[in-house]
Amino acid sequence: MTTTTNTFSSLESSGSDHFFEQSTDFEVSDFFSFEGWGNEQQSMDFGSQGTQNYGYQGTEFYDIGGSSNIQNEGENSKGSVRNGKEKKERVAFRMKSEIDVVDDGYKWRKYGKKMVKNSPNPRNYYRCAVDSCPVKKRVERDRDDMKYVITTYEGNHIHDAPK
DNA sequence: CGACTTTGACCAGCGC
DNA sequence: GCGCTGGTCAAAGTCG
Repeated sequence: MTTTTNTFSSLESSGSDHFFEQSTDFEVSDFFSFEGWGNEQQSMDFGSQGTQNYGYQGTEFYDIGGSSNIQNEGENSKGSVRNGKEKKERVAFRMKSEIDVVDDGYKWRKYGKKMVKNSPNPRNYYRCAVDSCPVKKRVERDRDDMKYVITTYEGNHIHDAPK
């Protein structure tokens, strides 16, 4: 990897602990570096070994743990904002990628796939393969631009990255 | 042979 | 109350 020991320290805008916290060696840093998170400018810079063929760039970041919502374009989806309910931590990434699942250093086990109304593309559901780790992950292609992949993480890892 | 993926069914929440 | 939608389960299939 090149330059990247990222600190995800600015991800905690939803108030609770963010699951990247103890992962200073988080392996996603093989692919990305993050700069200026939590400021108004949320920029990522991709590109090092392993993914150069996929051209990660122009990635956007959404914090949907709070009030914002990744799916504001399709407001008829009911699962969007649930007020009054306990909110889990959710962080979504939108990245330009030809592959659906970006190896972020954790091991994921797929447990479901679903066609969603707002998108012509299926949504895939993954769970952390580590026993009793509650983290889930949702992966779907951007409806407007199929070159982009939206990955939503939910929950906190109870362990370090296995790799 | 074990681990993981696939896929349809099932369930619960929400809007009408 | 009903129907729609998203999320999860679990059996069967596939791969290494």
